[in-house]
Amino acid sequence: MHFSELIKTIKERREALQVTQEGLAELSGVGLRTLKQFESGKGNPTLSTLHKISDVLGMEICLKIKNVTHTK
Amino acid sequence: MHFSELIKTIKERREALQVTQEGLAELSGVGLRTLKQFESGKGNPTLSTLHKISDVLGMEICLKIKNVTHTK
DNA sequence: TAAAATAATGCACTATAATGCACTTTTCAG
DNA sequence: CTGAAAAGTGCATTATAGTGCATTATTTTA
Repeated sequence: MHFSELIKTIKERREALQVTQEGLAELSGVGLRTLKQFESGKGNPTLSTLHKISDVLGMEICLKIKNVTHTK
Repeated sequence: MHFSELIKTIKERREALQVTQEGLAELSGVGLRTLKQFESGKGNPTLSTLHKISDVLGMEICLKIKNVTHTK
């Protein structure tokens, strides 16, 4: 999952849950500025920050083996 | 996936591939000190750092919706 | 389309991740 | 055991993430 996809996923999930950036910031304990930077594609969040955000959105970070075969 | 699980996954994958921390550090472009800190459970890596590491190990970071039901 | 709500951005400061180096500890083959 | 390789840690420095505040731009809605 590319960085931009991660962002997109988070953003879409937030919107699907009808939460504003401000709301998510408060719920997750992440600074609003930080969240904005993240969602606007700037910045390079720490795992902790990403975790706080995903957590509130009911999501979790995982690692999976990349699919090397061209099964598309 | 908890933080410790992420670490465990990375570490096991690295060992499965028979790469040393030093080797992985070089291949990924992440400082050895950083990698050591990460694997020893200290530190809070940036997404960029985690990405570089997972990438070399043939893994990718992803976000998935948490399973809320108690299906254990 | 004006007002209100939401999102983006510049500035400045603090906290901490990333890093190298030297040294200690642990692991493991012989 | 013993020595060498691999892993972990303390210290110091640099780079940058996290943050708040004020301001501007966008989007939404009445």
